[in-house]
Amino acid sequence: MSDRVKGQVLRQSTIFSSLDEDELAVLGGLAIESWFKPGEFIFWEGDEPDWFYMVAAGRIKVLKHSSLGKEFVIAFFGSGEMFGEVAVFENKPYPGSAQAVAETRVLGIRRSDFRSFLAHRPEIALKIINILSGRLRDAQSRLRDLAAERVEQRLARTLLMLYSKLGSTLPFTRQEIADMAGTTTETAIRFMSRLKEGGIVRSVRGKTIILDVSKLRLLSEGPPAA
Amino acid sequence: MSDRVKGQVLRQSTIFSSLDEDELAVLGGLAIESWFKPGEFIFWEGDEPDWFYMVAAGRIKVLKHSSLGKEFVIAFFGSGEMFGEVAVFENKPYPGSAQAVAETRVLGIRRSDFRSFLAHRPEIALKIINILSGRLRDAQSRLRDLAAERVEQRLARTLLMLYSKLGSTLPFTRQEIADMAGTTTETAIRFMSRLKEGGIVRSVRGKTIILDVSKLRLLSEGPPAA
DNA sequence: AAGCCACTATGATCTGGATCATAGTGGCTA
DNA sequence: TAGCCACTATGATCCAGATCATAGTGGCTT
Repeated sequence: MSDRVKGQVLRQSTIFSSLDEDELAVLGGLAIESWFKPGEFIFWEGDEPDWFYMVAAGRIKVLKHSSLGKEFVIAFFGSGEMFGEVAVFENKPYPGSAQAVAETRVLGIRRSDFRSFLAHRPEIALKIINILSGRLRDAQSRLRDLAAERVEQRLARTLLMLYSKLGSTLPFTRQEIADMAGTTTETAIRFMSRLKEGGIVRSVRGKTIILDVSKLRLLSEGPPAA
Repeated sequence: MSDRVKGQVLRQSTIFSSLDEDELAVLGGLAIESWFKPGEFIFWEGDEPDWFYMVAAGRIKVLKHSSLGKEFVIAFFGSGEMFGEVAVFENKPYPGSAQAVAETRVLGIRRSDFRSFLAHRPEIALKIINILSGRLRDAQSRLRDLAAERVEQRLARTLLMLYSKLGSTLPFTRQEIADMAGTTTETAIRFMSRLKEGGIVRSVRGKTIILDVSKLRLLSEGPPAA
């Protein structure tokens, strides 16, 4: 893959869309491409933060393990989204592991290269501040949800969040949805079954199609109109 | 309070420590000071993000309410720490409410002023990226904890986090600790009583003194060596 | 076309921690 | 100096959701 082509990939991201052709080519020149099969890890929690990553194609998840070994999914990222950035900016070990969930191509930029690139491109720094702010906002909402809302609402909100990001067809298994909502697979299945009965979603193996967003929104807000 | 004095206050913060006297005075000139008594709100969740804030003296907490009205504490902030920044950078309503927990003095800078100041001070932007990264990292750890660890460990970790930030004397009631750990006051009290029995903490009304950090660390990591 | 495995499904039981109740106590206000 | 209120304390009960168990099913591999 040429530097220019890598530049084009980078352009599709939120962060770098404002760069011109030449700058993109420079950045592309710093980027190294790699492929991962489903299940393979890009990095592990605790690794040294040598690389800043962006998904070029496919999908990855960032996860953390609990002391009992249970997996919790921080987030899924698709094309054009960066990950591993927290570690790079802080220069501390990655706080979570990144695992491909599909055939995935990622671009990696060395930490030092990326930081010096950033240093003389203030508008990129501002974009990054924006993205981090958004992620922090999300994380804080989820914190509140995990601490104070019941499973039903957490699941409903998880689906809504995915809906607003990906549209009505969600390529996730119940297990993955459960891991995002912080519950068990069984509970997620039971909940989804009820949604199906209520005509709120339709589903095929590994996929969920949202049919009625407004009903879902109701569920996410309060006790089910008891 | 003069602009220069306000500048001195700002200098004590992590973000602005690198600015020189004159720049600090400029920034000080943009800042407006206000006072809050314990319990008073600086802003409410949902308010327009007109101000960027920094604590000059005292302490505030940022909290969110659940759909049932329960309060969850996102974080406490003391002198030199910024808050409300997520809203300012994203230009979306504040995602949480900010409430003074002590007699508190804050400096506020108008959103537009702060953003234009930032635009031509890239090194400040990088500092902010650092702080946001740190907060995101914390939030993600807490997410994992809330989703997958039991209350005991969450409480132990909450105490450790406060310890690393504030030292061994923690000026919080059990209720406040419970709200941070995402549990109830009763559960926090029971847990703290056991810590007292074990000689791990000492406590007086509204305060907790940590005596044995390493035992606390053990508790935070696994089941209590059953 | 057999067999396997990941995914979906559903019932039965168990339990951590919330909830409810009641009370002691120290500091602050009137 | 009385009395109130926020905080600490502890016992009793309850329940949402985890855990355990068992099974059906569709797609992919060999």
